[in-house]
Amino acid sequence: MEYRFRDIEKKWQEWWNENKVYEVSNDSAKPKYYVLDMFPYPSGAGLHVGHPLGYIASDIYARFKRLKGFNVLHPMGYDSFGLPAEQYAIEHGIHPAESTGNNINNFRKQLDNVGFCFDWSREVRTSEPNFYKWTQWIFLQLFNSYFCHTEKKALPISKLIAKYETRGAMPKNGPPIPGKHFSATQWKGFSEKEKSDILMRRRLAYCGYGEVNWCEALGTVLANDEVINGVSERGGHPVVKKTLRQWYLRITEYADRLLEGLQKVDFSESMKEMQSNWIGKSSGAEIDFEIKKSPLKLRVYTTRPDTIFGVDFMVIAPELEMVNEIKSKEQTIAVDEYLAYVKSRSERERMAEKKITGVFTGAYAINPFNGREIPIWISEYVLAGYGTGAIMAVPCGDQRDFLFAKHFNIPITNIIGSHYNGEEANPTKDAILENSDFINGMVMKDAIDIVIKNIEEKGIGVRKVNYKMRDAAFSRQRYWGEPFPIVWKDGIADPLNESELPVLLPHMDDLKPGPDGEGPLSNLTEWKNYKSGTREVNTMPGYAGSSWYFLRYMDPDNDKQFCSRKASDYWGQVDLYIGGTEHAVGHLLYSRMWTKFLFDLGLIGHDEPYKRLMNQGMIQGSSRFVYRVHGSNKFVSYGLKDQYSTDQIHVNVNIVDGVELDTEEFKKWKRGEFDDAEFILEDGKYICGVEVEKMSKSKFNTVNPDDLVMKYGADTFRMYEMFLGPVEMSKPWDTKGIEGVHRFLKKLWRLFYDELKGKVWNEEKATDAELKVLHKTIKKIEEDTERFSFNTGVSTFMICVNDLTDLKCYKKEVLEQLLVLLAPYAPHVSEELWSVLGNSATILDASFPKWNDKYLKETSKAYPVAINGKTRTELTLALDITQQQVEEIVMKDAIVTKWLEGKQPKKIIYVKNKMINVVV
RNA sequence: CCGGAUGUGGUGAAAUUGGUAGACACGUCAGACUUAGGAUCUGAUGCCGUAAGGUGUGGGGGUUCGAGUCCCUCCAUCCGGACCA
Repeated sequence: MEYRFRDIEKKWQEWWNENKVYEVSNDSAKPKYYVLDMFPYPSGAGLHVGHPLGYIASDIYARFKRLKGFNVLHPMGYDSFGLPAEQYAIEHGIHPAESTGNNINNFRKQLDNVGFCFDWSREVRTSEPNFYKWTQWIFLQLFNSYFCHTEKKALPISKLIAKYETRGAMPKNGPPIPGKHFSATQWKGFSEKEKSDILMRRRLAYCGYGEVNWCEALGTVLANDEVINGVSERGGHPVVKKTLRQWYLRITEYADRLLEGLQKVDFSESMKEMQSNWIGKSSGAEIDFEIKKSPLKLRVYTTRPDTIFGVDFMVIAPELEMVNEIKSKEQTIAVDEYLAYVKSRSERERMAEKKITGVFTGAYAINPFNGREIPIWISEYVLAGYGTGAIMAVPCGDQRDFLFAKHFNIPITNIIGSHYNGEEANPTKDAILENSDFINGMVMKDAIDIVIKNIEEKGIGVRKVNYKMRDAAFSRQRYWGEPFPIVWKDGIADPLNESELPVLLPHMDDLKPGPDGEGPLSNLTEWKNYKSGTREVNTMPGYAGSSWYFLRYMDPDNDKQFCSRKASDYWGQVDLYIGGTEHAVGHLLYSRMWTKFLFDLGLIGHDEPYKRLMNQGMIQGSSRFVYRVHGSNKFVSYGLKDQYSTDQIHVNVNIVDGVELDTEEFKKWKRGEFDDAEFILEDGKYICGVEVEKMSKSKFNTVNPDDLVMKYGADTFRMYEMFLGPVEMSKPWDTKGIEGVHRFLKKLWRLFYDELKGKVWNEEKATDAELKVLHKTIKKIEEDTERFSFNTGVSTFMICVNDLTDLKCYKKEVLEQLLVLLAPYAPHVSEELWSVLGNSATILDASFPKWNDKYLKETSKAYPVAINGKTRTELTLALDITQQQVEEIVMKDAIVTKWLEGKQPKKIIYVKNKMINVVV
């Protein structure tokens, strides 16, 4: 009987399905464990071999934990709202709901092929009304909440209103600023619109005007993390700044807690680094400078107040309005010309070519400590959106300031003595200050605090923390997303009641944009007019649903709540989250914020969503090329291509064996085009060129898992993906080698059945040698699986099966336990053989065997001795030997005595690998 | 430029606290059984050398009886952020 993997896999997948073996209960005496994959966006391209890598890893771990006695939640779903489906609809005329549905069916079929243990009864789709009802509901909670700075948490907006009604909003000290501060009486006198505008300034989901990343080609705004080098992440279209009315999430209020939270989660260093860079916390001071002959003050932000005496000029961002008020008569023309120039430059140009540009305004700021007059310049290298949009330039300490000073011949003051060489700036904090008045002789880092205290006392500045992170743009001018549960009346955003949810996404056939950059929904007049107002016509961005989906899996059918407190208390944090690094600053930050917010409202009991995060590496494609001679249908082999003038053409990797092209298949490929191709061979072969690239259909380097599953079976495919190397590592795909894993499974099969003899497994008692092999394997597999070293895990199985084959061990006692170990890695074949051995219940509920030390101990063995690490001999020592016994045996040994030539050894080191080192 | 990660055979890679480097697999070579084999099995396989032996984890230096592993320094590759004051 041979290993008929196709029949076996089909049989067990059906059986598991019928018997609902993967359904998990929220009620169990077992401890819980939550294993989560980043749910996929169901694209039309289907899965390639890179996608299931993380899923297989999590599947193995989930099954392993189940065998270990945990109640394991391992769900899957689809992030089914988003831009590409809509783009596809516009280009091909297929409604997003339809194409998304098709894609999901296709994904599901492909996933099922691999034999995952997902509990599909808990599947979520972000585009389903019973899901997005709760996305809208959470949005309303965000809208109806504000961030309290004293309690450092979100509170209901009603508390803020109550505060305004009793105490107003007055400054802690100093006079109230009109437009910002008001008394309770004033509050009561405000119109509804005024009140609404004031509250909007504190809501966690708010509507405001702001510079947004506008992508003309996509017809929508993008969040900062969706823009890469001035072009859109999806599609690579140019992105420009544009002022629009937008919804935002006030994620900046959570900046500190998002940063602190990183300390208590198990993420990789680089992941934490990426997130904290994105948040970009810096601390320093804001300092006011008087402006000569002007009532205005110039406020700058600096992280280095200690360099205050090294300030040689000021630079303000061209966008700041004060530019026009401070420019001198003489400089007016120059300034206006410069402003026009800046306006003409796109964001992209500014990013791409970093020219040193700027102009003197003619105005001077006064150094508050020594009265020095400092020229004020404007330059595009200072960003209006960060800090105060103005800086104090210290050319001896900051390279950009230095280059600017050199370019415009501004004299440079040196405050750091020999640390500054005149060639480049030195940003050290360890120099001793010179030319610095009252802080002369101090170490720079100590001076920072002293200067801040000083300016605070003088009332000319404050200590200040800044973040690079901006509030997240939360609206899109698109169709295929969650509608907002908001109705506008007289300029006031009115939230809908819970009973009015979900706001269903109305069906539309024509998805052309509405007027004035609004989304397609704007064209639906009937839908838009609602309750004597108009609905918000933007939709939520792709990350809305994914910010909380992991909670919905816990309680997917609840129609009263997004997730009951009982369910979220039971499952708690995601114990293990697996996904790619590409979500480092988007999804991962947003979902962390939503979790903290829901925690603040007491709706869940934990404030970090993920306990441990694993990043799977990207599987790249290994592309193959053929070289066509110009103007002909001749193809020249790689080694000879330099003798001709050729075009490099991607060729389907599936018709190339290693680097050798199957020329007959090539002729058939792309019917018509290469039918009469001729080949110039080397050594009778056509050799292809090789390059590692991103896996993509257009490069013909994708490998479809379905083909491999068809050819070798799901178990082989699963194990091979793991065998490739560590899960976290990126690597190019190479199908060569899958045979080795397949051979292993066939070898395993032969421990049960022989092709000629039939059944070979028996119920004889296992010998110590056989048990030793088994227990070594149990121990190793447990360790490998626990520390996510699935590649060595696969190797461990191979070694075990090789050993058992050598021992001719066909004993049930041994094989049965081996199958349980193997079940997470190769579930189908394990299940089959498990039943062959006469077990009725599924192997899924077996329990992971325990290894016994007794079988791992060596009885006696020869151990090497090294003298001064040079020469070696072997001694036979018993196990559990004491240091003294070792020394005695070593000293009695003839060879050792001969080496020592009568000298006494300084020390005898007996180490754990049983090696003995004698030092003379 | 800054930050993070990674450098080990022809290839993918092991080596958990410093302890016989290269497990396991691919590939290659030789052999067995075969009408045949791109099936199966057995053996060999880091490099130099017929051999004894030497040498070897990106380069250089250090700590140690002992370093792939720890420290310093340089180089290369990959990823991320880059005018953030």
